[in-house]
Amino acid sequence: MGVMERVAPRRKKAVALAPAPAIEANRLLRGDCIAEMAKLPDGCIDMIFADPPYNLQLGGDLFRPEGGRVDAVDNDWDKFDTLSSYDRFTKAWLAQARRILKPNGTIWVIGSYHNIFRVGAALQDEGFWILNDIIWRKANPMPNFKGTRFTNAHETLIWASQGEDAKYTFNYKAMKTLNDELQMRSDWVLPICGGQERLKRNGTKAHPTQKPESLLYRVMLSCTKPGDIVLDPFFGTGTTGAVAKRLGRQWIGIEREPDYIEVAEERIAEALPLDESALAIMQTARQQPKVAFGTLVETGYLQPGSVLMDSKRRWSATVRADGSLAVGSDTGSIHKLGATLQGAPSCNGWTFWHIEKAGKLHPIDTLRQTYLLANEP
Amino acid sequence: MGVMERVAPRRKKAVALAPAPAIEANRLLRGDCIAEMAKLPDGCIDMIFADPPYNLQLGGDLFRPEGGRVDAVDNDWDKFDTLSSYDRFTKAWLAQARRILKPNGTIWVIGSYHNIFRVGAALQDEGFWILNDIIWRKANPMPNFKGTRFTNAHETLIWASQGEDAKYTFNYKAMKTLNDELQMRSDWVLPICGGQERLKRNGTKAHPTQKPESLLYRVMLSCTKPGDIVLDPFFGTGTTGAVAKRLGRQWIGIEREPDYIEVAEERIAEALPLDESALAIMQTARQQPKVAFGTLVETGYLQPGSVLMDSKRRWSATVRADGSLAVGSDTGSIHKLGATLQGAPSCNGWTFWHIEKAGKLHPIDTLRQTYLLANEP
DNA sequence: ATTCCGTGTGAATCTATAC
DNA sequence: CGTATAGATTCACACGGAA
Repeated sequence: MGVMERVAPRRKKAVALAPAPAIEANRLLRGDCIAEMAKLPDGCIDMIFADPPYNLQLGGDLFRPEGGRVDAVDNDWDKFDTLSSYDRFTKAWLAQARRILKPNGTIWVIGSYHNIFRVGAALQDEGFWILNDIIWRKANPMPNFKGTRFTNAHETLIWASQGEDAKYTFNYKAMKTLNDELQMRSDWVLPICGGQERLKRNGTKAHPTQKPESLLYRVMLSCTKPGDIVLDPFFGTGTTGAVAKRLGRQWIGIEREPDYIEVAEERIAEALPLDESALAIMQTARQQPKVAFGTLVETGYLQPGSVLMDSKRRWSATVRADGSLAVGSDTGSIHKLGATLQGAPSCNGWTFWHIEKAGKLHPIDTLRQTYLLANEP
Repeated sequence: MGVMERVAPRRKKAVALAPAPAIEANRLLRGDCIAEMAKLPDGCIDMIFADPPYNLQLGGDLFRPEGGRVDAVDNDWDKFDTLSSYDRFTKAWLAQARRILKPNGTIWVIGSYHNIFRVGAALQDEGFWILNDIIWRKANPMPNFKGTRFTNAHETLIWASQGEDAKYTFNYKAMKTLNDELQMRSDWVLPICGGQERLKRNGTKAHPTQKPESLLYRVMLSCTKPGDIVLDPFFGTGTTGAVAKRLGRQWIGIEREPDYIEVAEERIAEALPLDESALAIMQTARQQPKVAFGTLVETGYLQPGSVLMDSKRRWSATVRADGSLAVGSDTGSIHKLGATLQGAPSCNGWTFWHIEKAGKLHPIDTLRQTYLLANEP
């Protein structure tokens, strides 16, 4: 359907970076989120986490099978006249968010089917570039008491950069480590916020939609660095601030309900930062000091003249003193030569080439790991 | 934020039903989906399943680490000039879909983050009432080869009625039975379409985005009755038709690509109404829940900074914020670090590492068991 | 017959840096 | 701006042939 002209493949462009203005962080701004964001300078925030009103449009009371009444969200701040008025509100706060976010910063927004499609479309309309949609699969959702629909067992988060060419932070290795050495997927199973973690005031929940700290923990660990400034324009009871403090990030919260503010300030004051050794995370390979193949030769982990082979022993290459390889008259880097021999456009030489030990072939990547363990802080 | 006037709780109104016009079903309409839908009378369809183009906006070629090229969707039918042109297309086919759908009929649309937010907003704008968003969690998604984002491991389906007061069909008990007597949730784990089920032409896949029959099976079983008419305006290779025939539903498909039409017609001709052996294939094995070590850290079952030891107290490791461990300058996952320290090729960190409680060492696997007991549905 | 291993592949917005 | 080069990167499952 709807055939259009072919779109030419896009190329990455570097984003020109002006120095980010210094702002005061680790504080709670009291007031309307749009007005308060408007007071902040351009490009001063590294990451925004936003949990806006969902515009739930619930009907009357809902009762459980055993008779209890469901304590639903019925706050004024979640009420909008029409879809259009919700859209105008969304567009207004997203425009401010985009302005104060650094060029290479990213934004997260969480929502449910009531609002997330409108938020996602608005993000794209504003020029944000969606990086992932993330499904928070609730381990323990509320059942559908009436048996009228599927149990609504998840919420959706959208993660977006300022544009297609932005150089956003993604702590790939940290996420992989967190997930037992498998790539972190777009679906996250986490329990809802309850028990000790759920904040109470006078015996009832302090906020109707408090998010679990585990969710913010994963979000923040994935796309920020220690010291980064995280802004939450719908601060509520301050989950974002508490996790930021714990993880050694700076935070700014915006909230206008005095009840929530009071709870948030107490909570963050009590939050304990992790110490440095606990905070250290697996650095991404890109941030790691790169180990050149030649370094392994220089430092004696591999002798010039050693013979490397691919896993099927189709090709044998000789290691030369400068860290290049030779196969017959072909020479080049471990990557380049592997690609050339296979006729492939690219090749990861670290896993392509092997060295023989006791009759068995081991990828040379294991040498690099050994080197890193011995030589990295 | 954005307080608006209170909205009065809405009450359910019965929808007045005119007799549905009789139409000819179990046939494939050749042509553009909007033009073909326009030829159908008002209110003649019980359920619509739509798998529209996703408007992927892919860049250049993508290569796998070992050198192979990813066979991506590059068909003309997925190309649109701008977001606006995609929106116009979406609005046009949704308007027709709404007209031909019975007042108590429902519509399903599937998509990814590239298009689903625009589709969802358009559905709401047209007056459809969203009943659920459903997450298809792929058991076996394609990895993110470059390590630049979270693995895109799901697609989203939206299920909607004609309006808030429509009396739609939901086979609650059938869904509960299908899910081992637990309410069916909004997240479905199903494998992608491959193996014998994946249709081929001349040795290559007949359609780049063939959906698994298990997905259509669950959709159709949940919200249609035997004999209902199901329409698929983006028929492709006819998964919807094949499953409808199997489940004793009537179907109408719209497709304009002759190659897809040919494959679909063959396939549906061969499809057999459901028998027990076919049912067995449809049943998806429930997956063993996996818990990553990092989840225990995120959820507070284990604090960053805690000390773990092997059973003989030869090594002590510190837990870090991302779920990795540190012993002196060595760091890694519970498995990797256990292996490195012992000089072994592999190690089960769950049984290797222990935590001390009241002077006694307990394997961290017991923490995992505790977590599972508390958080599994 | 059963297990093991190698290979292929799936709706994917998939690099960074120097010159 | 564009081009060239160095360097980094994958999970689950199906299938077929070998052991």
